[in-house]
Amino acid sequence: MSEDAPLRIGELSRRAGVSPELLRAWERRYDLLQPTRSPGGLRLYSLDDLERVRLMSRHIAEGLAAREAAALARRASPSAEPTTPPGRVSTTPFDPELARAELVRTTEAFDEPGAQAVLDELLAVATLDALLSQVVVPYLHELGERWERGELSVAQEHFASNLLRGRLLGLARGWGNGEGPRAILACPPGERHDLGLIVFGLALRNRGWRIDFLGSDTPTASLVEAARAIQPALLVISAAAQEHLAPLQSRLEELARTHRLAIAGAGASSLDSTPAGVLVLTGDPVTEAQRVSGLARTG
Amino acid sequence: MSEDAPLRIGELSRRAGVSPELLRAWERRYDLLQPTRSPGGLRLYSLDDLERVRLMSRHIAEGLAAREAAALARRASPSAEPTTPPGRVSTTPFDPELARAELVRTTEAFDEPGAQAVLDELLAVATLDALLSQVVVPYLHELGERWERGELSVAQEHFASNLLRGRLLGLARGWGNGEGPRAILACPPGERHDLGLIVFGLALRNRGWRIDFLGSDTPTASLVEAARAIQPALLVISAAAQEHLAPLQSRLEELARTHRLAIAGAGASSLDSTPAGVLVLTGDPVTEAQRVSGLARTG
DNA sequence: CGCCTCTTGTCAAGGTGTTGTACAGATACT
DNA sequence: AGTATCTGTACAACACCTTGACAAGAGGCG
Repeated sequence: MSEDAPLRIGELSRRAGVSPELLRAWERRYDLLQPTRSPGGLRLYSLDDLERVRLMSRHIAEGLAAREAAALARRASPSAEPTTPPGRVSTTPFDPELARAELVRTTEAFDEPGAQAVLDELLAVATLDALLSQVVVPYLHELGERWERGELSVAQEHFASNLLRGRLLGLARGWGNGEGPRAILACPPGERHDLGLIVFGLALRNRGWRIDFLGSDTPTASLVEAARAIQPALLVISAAAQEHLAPLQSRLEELARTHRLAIAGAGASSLDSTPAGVLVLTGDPVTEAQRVSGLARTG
Repeated sequence: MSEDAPLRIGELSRRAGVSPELLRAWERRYDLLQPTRSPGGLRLYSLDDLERVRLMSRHIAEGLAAREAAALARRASPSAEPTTPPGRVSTTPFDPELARAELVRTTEAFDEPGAQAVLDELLAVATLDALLSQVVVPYLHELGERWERGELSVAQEHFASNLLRGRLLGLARGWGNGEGPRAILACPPGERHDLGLIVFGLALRNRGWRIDFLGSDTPTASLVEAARAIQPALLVISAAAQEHLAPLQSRLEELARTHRLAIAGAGASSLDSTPAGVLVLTGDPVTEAQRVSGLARTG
């Protein structure tokens, strides 16, 4: 996932939410980026550069000073490190499978500090998309599988969910902010698995959207009301279990007449019939966020 | 494991709840910290330094003289610590009623950035205890009242809950860490109001406890299992509705024979009969955390 | 008790470091 | 032509630095 379409500074600025002046300042002061140049001298950025800028922004939002944030963000992508002292030890490479295994191990043992440490390290080193799609989503799958095989108690599942929910909602801070299209996210009545929906929200946020999160167990009437108040570009309803969505078919078709509507989650893919006019998101949250974002741009 | 994220003095101050002046004084007088310096001469602290400052604060809160506290804190490097902010960090006046009103206004309007900004300001100005007891708890009450009067839609309530839950769980990061007595926190089956329980957990954590949070809708069997695995000093079960607790009476009495057990929340205070040997926490979460913490110390 | 000293948290003044933003004049791209 | 971007410089707001001082409380001592 490296060089596809080189971005000029304006496009990078829009996608990352950082002004062009500031991007140049970060390059000059901290060597955060080393864009190639067009024949005429314009900066050309890669998608990796975009991720690095986002990582830097995140570190700043967490309270680090710009210089320190840049040092961390620079370290993240091994591709172009300006001054790499050869004897350095630290710099853990990003190993998603190891991270996931560590996460499973610590949460099973009710080891909150351990799990948080794993997440800390991941956040320092990985981009948000990578973290979500390569660690969090597989982790949730593994959790679900072990749960079905009876290898996990309710207590362990609760502990892990609450821990992860806390971290993800922490990353979600400010996701209602900005200028992009708005999306309302909710689970249908009775459905309480909202982690996948949060991941989807984060991925969508990362593509410039604004998120209004209603979360689990939202009555359809309330959803309609919120949609009227907010007038979102997209409504997403997510369910892990098919039986939470099935009773809503007619209401969903009705909703789809006035709003762009999507249903998501395992419950959406196992539905017998898809309500007319409703987008069905069956893939993993990050991929689907990518797709939805593209659709909205062209549509 | 020791993630290196160099903090400047302001950030260290915010995270530790100790003013920058005092941090410099402690360095000068007791050599508590030996921060590296940036090229420009700014102090750069590590996360270990943060732990050391917290440890020092804790020793002072326990009555030690600053010099003794420093000597102890200097010696110990790993583990440690609750957060006991001894003073304010800023000079902006703290107006809890205004803050609560702002919070109500912004969350009702689905204004996520606005609400987050209010919380940001509060966190910069108030101690955790003050924030919880003077803003969050009254806010939750107001939410409940408006809800009963039908002035709030489910969507608004969900939106507000999710936003607040995210922030509180963010503050909860690392609450399983350290050396203090452990408490398991859970809601009984069917009960999904966990915000009060999170507040209680934060207040207890602020008094040196370690928290294991299972959250809403936890089957009693799982609770028992977790209690066996963790061997906590206290088990807390919280419910907003009395009918979620009532069916458990006999199981609770049984649990109380092997563990110190407390029930909390509005549902606990409206129970017809209190199970034998069970502590009943009917006051606000912060006050009750104070009480429980004292009990455990003397008992 | 009054007086003194030590401790400890806080504050102020005057200077430096850091960082986001702005502008001007020139050049590149479409 | 018109927009986007380039380089270089400047600047204002804020965070931080050092030095020095001060006030409230604890405790010793005549």
